[in-house]
Amino acid sequence: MAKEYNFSEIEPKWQKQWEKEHRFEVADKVEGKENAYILIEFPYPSGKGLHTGHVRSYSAMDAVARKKRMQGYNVLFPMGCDAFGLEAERTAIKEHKMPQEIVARNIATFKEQLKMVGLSVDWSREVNTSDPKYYKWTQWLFLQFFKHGLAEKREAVVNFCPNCGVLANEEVENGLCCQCGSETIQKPKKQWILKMTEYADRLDQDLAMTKYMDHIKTSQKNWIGASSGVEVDFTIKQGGKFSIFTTCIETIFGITFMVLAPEHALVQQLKPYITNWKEVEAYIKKTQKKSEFDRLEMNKEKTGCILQGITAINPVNQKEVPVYIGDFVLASYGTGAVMAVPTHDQRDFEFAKNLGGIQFIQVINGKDVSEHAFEKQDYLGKHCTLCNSGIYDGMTVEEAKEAITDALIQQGVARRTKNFKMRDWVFSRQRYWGEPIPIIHCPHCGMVPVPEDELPVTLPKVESYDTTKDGESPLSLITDWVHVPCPKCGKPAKRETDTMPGWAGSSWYFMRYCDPHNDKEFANFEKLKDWLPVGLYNGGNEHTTRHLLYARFWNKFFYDIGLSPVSEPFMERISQGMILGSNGVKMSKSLGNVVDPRDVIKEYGADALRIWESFMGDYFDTVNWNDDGVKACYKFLSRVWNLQDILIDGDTIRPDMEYAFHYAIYKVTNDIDHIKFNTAIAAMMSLLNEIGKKGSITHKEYKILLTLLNPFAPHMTEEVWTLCGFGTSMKDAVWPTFDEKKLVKEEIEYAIQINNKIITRVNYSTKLSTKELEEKALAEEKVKSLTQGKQIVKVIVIPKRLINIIAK
RNA sequence: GCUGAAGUGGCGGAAUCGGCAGACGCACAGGACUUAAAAUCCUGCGGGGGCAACUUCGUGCGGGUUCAAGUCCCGCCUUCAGCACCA
Repeated sequence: MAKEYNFSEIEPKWQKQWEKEHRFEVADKVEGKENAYILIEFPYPSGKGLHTGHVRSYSAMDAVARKKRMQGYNVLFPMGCDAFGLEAERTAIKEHKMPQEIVARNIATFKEQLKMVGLSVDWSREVNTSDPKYYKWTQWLFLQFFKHGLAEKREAVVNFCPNCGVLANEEVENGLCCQCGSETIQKPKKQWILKMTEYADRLDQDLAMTKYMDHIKTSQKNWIGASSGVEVDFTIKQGGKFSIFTTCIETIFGITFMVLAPEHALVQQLKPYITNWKEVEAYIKKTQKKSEFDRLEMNKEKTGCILQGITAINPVNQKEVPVYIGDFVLASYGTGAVMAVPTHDQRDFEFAKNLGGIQFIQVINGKDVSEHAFEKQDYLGKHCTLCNSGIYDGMTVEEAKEAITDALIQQGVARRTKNFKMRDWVFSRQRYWGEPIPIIHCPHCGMVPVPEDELPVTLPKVESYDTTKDGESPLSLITDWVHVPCPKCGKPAKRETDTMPGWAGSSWYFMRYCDPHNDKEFANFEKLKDWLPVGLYNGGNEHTTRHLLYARFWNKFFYDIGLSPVSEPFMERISQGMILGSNGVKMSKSLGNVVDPRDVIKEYGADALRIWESFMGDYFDTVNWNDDGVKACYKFLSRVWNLQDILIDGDTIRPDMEYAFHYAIYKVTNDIDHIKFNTAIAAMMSLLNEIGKKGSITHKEYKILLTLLNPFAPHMTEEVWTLCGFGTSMKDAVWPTFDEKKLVKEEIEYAIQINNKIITRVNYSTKLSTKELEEKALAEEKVKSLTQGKQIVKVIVIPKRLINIIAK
């Protein structure tokens, strides 16, 4: 009898062994091997530590990495920590500690947990975004944006609390500050902006080069939100001009009013001409209290305020129309103004009905517009024609679109443009725990970048780093840090005190992994060429829009200035489903439903946990945690372990086991490639059942099973491997291949149906043709008796599955 | 509201192209072993009806296409995620 399967002894032993022999440390180039870069989003080291949800994706990608290595690839599978951000700062404030301490503590916990799982991570490449050696390069990269004119300071809107200053969206609940309960307002403030919109078109187009999962591509496309249309200039009769963007220029004769964002600069300029200023001012004040989310909510009541005394002139027919302000128009989005056609846009329709006194002019035939607008999704492509549109009457919508655009361009008041929903990236935070933005403000020289040899600009150690009342960064209070000589002219100047958002460090970490210890460059170009693009990038669904877009944007810019060898950094992108608590809600400390992997590992072992998390459901689906299955997976592993007792000599697969083994190899290989870990495990369980029936296993067969299982249960398989004398470790184990010929069965069971009802099941040779199958089926006794006296109308033969006979 | 995803036995889930719904596992029930229990092994296991052979219903709901629908089309319902200062 083999000794008992004792995971608590085996697992730490192999983890130490791997570390000792640097098993998973990878060279940039290995003769005769192809490189493969498998990336999993690094964790944000919150105080909660890792939960079983992290283990799901880490062990899954670990399985992919381990299999690839056995298939002969040189695999980079790195890990690190995304350590800057609000949560660490808030925890630190609460506990009266420095964020540095909190982060160090959390990272220690994370690493302990990760190591217990037995991941094949190359720890020599670990990165930490809050390490000055790392953020030196985040700052350097920011300066590249600055030097190329892609970073600038510009007015943006922030959440502002009179007591606590600038707040994150997360810190505002129902318009109230979550710390002191005061009412917050939306306040304009100068912020650093990265001009991501300049890359919008390419970020959209180049998705075609990637192999992201369809829904991820769609999310990216929708987030970027490209739409082609026309930008048209409107003149205000009382003086001034503004532009609007529209995708429905064909409705321009239907304009009966215009709407400006309440913050639109023009509103203040027109003040002398506005006769109801008090009302207008009150509306602007009210808007300031609303968050962007509330303002854009579609089913809310549409509100607005007319600018009395102001009219805009429609360039197409010189008609004067009233001008309103409305909170659903955002100054920061598009041109900050819209044309309104209540007959052909439902939002305009509701606005007009709600405010009253607005004219409705239908300009496209085809549907009554007294109850509901006749919108583009209903009239486009349906040969609808124009009316009430002067010389364009009778043209189809599609013809009119072009004709009106051309005419307006001719007049010099319009341009064909592409508009994007995507906005520029507000890149500064008035917080302590982030990378200081490496800029010095000099009264003589303006904004001067910190010279490269002075990077990193490190965070000063301070007493207090809480938000400030005036809304400035806590760093602004540290006068001896703020005051520096200007690097250009040497006269007194001041440091920028804003820091970068948490997203900054994670926008390029995948590049740093390629060359993590370089103190001369952010990463060596040749090394980036060795590894990029990332072959497979896995992360949470919550990052499919923003983080993914930010990282693609950074890389694309770096590509343009010769820092990155690829224009798209990630070839394939997948997102795992979440693991919820056993009660079906997100794991959170406050709900007490967080499952610490350490507890499960202590009871059943890391291998059993890894198997269970792979087996518990489709990798992309959300599942509720339950530990019933861990025990079953432990049992499965024990059964594989106990095969040692029925091990027999033989370096071949026995003929009657060939189908079972080749099918398992095919299934597991294919399923791992297609991220179907649950069915891969099921296939191995089935194979084990077959072996159980057989009652013995040869050396060769056992080696195959252990190799297939190794990506999921690396500790146990390696232990058995050495116990059986197959080698001193699985370091040189090679992934098995299957033989297509062995997957073909001699005979296959066919279901025979008459009029869709199964009559009988018969085994037929797989060599038979469709015609022969049809003949055989019709010759079956049961078929003959049941079709007697009936006419056979049709016979449908589905190879390897069924034969359906239609008889009347 | 907008965008993306999901809904299949008591439970987790499986089902390349539309082709025998429920693989694999959990739980449960019965049996073997045992003084007994645990462990292990074997058998059964969607609902209704029937002693049985068998029959009928069944993949969130309502329609449709098809010889054939969990899968395709149209219309709903429910749940989850994201919505730009949480990362």
